[in-house]
Amino acid sequence: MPVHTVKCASDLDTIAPSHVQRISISNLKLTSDYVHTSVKGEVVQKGPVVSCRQRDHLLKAVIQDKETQSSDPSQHTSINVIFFGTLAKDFSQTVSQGDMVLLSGFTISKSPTEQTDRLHPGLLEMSRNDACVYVYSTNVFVPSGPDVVSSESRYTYVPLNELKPSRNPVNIYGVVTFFKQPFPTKGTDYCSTLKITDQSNVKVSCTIFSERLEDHPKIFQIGDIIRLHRVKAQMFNGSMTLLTTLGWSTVTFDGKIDSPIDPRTSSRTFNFGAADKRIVEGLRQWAASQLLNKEPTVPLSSVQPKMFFDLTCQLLAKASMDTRCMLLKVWDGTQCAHPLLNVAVAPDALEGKYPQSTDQENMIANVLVYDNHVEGASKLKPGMFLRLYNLHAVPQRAPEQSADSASSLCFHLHGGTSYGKGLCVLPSESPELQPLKSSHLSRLLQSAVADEDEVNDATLVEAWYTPPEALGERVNEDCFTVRTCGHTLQQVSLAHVKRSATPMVFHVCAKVKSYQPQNLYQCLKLFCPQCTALVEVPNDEVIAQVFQDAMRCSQPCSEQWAITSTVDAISMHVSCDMIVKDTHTQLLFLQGVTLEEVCVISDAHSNVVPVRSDNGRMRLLDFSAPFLFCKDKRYFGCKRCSQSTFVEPDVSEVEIWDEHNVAKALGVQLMQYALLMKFELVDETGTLEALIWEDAEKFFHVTAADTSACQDSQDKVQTTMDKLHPPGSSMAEHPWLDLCLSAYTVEENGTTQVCYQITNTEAKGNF
DNA sequence: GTTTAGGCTTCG
Repeated sequence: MPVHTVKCASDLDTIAPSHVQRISISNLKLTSDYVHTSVKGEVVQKGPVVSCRQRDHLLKAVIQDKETQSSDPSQHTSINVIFFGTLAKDFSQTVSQGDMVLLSGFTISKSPTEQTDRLHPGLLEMSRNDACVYVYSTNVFVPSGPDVVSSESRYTYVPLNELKPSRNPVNIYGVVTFFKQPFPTKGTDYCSTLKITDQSNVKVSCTIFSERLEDHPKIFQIGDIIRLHRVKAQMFNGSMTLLTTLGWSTVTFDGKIDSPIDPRTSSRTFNFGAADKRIVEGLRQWAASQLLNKEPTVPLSSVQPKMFFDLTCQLLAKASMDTRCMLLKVWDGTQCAHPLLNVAVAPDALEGKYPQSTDQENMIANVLVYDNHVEGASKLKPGMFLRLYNLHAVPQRAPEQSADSASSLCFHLHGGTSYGKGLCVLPSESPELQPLKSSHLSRLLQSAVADEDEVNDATLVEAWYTPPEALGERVNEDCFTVRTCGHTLQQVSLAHVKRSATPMVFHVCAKVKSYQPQNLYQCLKLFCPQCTALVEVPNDEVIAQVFQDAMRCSQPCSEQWAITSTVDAISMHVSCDMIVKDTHTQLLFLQGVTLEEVCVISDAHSNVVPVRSDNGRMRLLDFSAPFLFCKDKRYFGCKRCSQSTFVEPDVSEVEIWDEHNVAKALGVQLMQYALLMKFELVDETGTLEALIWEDAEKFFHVTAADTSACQDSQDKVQTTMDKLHPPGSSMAEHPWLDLCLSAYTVEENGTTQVCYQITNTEAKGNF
């Protein structure tokens, strides 16, 4: 075997025979003879094995010396390598992109691609009999085909080379090599046409029909990864084709190796587990080695006359020219090297604004969108981020320009769908927009510094980062909640929320997967606004015991401020001052009562304060019991913040007694009732635990105090929860919720924790 | 009920 695997990275430094000398890639010279020489580097590109007439098989790779740091661009640390014959096949099977290799037994020749790839001027050829590869694999996972059957997944994925024409639906994964945006058919549906491939290198066409545009795969560029469930394979014109069947579904992913695995789908219920993650990672690695996803869009600065290209841009303004043509004014933050045509439109015909200053010269492209693309373009709103596929850069003159003047570039999106012509909206958090956003921002800042015209440019920067509300919103009539905040935020995924910094407010659309506490009475808490203590509401057993303990001392209490009357073992005290003001029936102090008795008495009286005797002096009960009973409500005092000794109640200036002035008169810190619940939220990108706390009353349309006593309020909370999380139902039946989510950090015991709270959100429904 | 499309520029 000419390819040897080593177990440890340092083995590469010692494994070669002692007569072999190592040289760094940058020191390789075209003129030298490297008989007993080795080079070490990381495999940064790996091509497929290809057949060629003269040499049987060959494989091209690029290795890079990452140990030699050099800021000198003339120091080439990456070099092309070609492996021949069985070495090519062995290398293909054993080595992955990212692995470290040590090569010996090579010859060097002039690289034919030096001008285009700017790599080392030399090319290493691994064809001699003594050619030898040592490899240390750095990959943590084993790249595998999509034929992964896992116990955690209900789905089996068929490699594309194993597809057989059949009526039975299959599931597949693939890398997109060609796609068209969905277009209307002569039938009832829209159609997406794509071509995909996988590690088997077989290319398969896919035809996707759906009358709902949002159900079509969200493919933005070649190299994206697609999963299809329940599609059937059939032969057409001698090639394998996949066709959607009843119950089909799709999920797509960005194909870049390091981008987050963020499933794109309109499906409300879909499976995505660790096995899927591995398949996507495997396909990303493989696609990178095949250079499948190296097809970036062209910035305005690189556009040449007459070329066809894809443009990633932001829509500034649009205008309808006629029924078959729409004008889009767009930019991408770069400046075109050629003059750009400005199509003049009456200001009132234009939707959206765009900067007119000379700073933006040749930064705003005019795109004429024709025929079948007008439908899609008419749904666009200024501020949206777009990708326009297969634009044609047409040199032309404005009507007022004379025939001998230089022509300007206008971009045409011609009618039809050939070559993938079309347009789509990119989500504003799309990783594909990052380079464009940063280039745009830096450009605007530069011009701001140069002209001191900051106001305008700052506004533009803000506009750039604030896409319109309409963008990417899930239109959902069935949503069970409504946001009441005034934020104009774009809806984001839970994965996006988890990736973002705090503090921050987000709008999300998610379902409740589970919630705590399951027993709703447990979500009622007591909260002290003074010391922020949060405690459980004591149960009746605990409270009854406090009353029992208080009755142990039956000695009557005598206080100068009170008049006492006693029936059996129960003493009733009222304030003398209140008798004078004739308000004494509003506040009774009861001694020697059980919990049951105080409940019966307080039913007929507004404020009843249970007291006990402590060697003839009146005392409040332990704060584990309510200090006040009022009709059906019970009020608690904070153990920490209330005065421990009982003083004469200050009854002056109170006409109508409620829990607040009773607490104040007694030196008690009133505890507030509060609702606290934890929702496990879920969307297509993952789960997130969020509290419902500060805005819980608003959310459930109840007051927490009512919930402590009133059955109607308790039922309201229960009914709401049963709608958000129908008992015994599948996730598919759980409603989507529009939520405003606050992310913040909490420091506890020296550790910082990120917390999420549902705020500014109300459950819908007729209460 | 299961059609439609089945890549392949370039009029404006």
